Amino acid sequence: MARKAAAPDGRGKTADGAGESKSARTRTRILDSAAHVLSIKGYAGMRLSDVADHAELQAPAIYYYFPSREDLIEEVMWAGIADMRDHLVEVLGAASSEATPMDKIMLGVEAHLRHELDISDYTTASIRNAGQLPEKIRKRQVAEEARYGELWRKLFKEASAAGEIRDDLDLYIAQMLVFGALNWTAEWWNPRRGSLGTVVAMAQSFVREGLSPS
Amino acid sequence: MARKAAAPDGRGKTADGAGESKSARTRTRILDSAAHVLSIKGYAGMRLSDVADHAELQAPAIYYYFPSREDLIEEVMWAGIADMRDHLVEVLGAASSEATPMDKIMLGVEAHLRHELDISDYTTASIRNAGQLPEKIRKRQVAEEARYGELWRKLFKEASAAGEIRDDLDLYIAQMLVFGALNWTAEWWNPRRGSLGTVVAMAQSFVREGLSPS
DNA sequence: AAGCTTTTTGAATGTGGATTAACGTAACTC
DNA sequence: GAGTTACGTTAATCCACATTCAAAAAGCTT
Repeated sequence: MARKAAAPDGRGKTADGAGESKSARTRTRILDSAAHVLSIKGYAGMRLSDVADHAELQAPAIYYYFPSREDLIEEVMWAGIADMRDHLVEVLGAASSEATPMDKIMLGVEAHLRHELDISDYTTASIRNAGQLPEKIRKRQVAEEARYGELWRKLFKEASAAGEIRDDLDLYIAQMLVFGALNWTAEWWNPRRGSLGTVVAMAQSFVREGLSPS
Repeated sequence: MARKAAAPDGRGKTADGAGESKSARTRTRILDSAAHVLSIKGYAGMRLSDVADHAELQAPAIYYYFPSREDLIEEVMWAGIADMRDHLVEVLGAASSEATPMDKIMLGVEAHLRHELDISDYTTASIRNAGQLPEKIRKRQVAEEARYGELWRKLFKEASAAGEIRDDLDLYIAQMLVFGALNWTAEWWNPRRGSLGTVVAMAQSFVREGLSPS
């Protein structure tokens, strides 16, 4: 639910020797709360008072850490995808050197799903609100999305070159269809109705082979 | 972009002999506009004034046709899926009697995509806002979604029984993954960057066979 | 064209919610 | 422990809407 490291930003001068300055922790708490509310209520529906409640402080206190509601939202949306990308990079970096491109895509599917469903409200917020942001906020979001997409595009290209993706598929469209299948899980998956592992396995299988028996 | 027939409702007493009473047409215009704005701005972001602008009238006029903003939204959200379902029923009804269950699923994929991308802002509105509705509105929406899902579940069951879907796939999860791939297209597809026909073909191919060459 | 109903409007009304201002209190420094 | 800075709080302020109201237009009907 929470991010790992918050951007130091500039607040909280106190050079924290050990863990995290209290200030930084509060900032993170606000960010986490915003992500949570955003993922449920959507961009326009997010009330600063909801965020404040969830973060256990008063709404005006938010202004001590963020210049405006928009800035807060922008950071959430941006962090959502950035974290996702970091996660994927990490997973791919740890992959065995004998992994084929398709193996890597499967790892990507797992990384994407686990991050989306297990780790982060941020990602859910990013995904759900992708469509309805005002221009200003959208920009950075789009840029970050592009970086993430780029990573995948590379995976797809390699897989295609290795003959592990059918030639008749348009790579861009195929990639977007995969993203759709993955992103949509946030809308229907319920931890109580089935394990995350199962969903991951099914998604991998589906992405690779579709519905038909080979 | 527009629906075919508006619910007669009660307004517009004039027993229209020929086409459509003017009243009914205005009502539809408002509904269409609401769907449009809703699909872009989201539930909480939809301003009655935006709807009014788009429908070329003043905001208060909306109240002549709908008791409240919420009622208007509810009707849009409901109609989105209902129309989709009607469309699918129609397509399946017209299918050749020798169509296998998998053929029918392919028809469903096409129907879903064409309706979503070509015909209706309603569907986009329903899809995009599915997650962020308040309880009241949600209910009817969920019910309608269930009816639509039911139709698909039947298709999947038949296909599975006919051995056209791999046994190792959980049917519910598989269905949701397919929905995801299809629903998400509204987020990325751009008519100017590729034909609808191509997307349909790719989606069918992907759903059936996944990425891997058989 | 007077008298009815349907439709639309422009000017209130009222409220929710972001943002700001002014004021504490804790915490750290010397 | 006086002074300074960091962090929050409560009480305004201010504006953007949804909704209501009273009255004007448009349309019919005879």
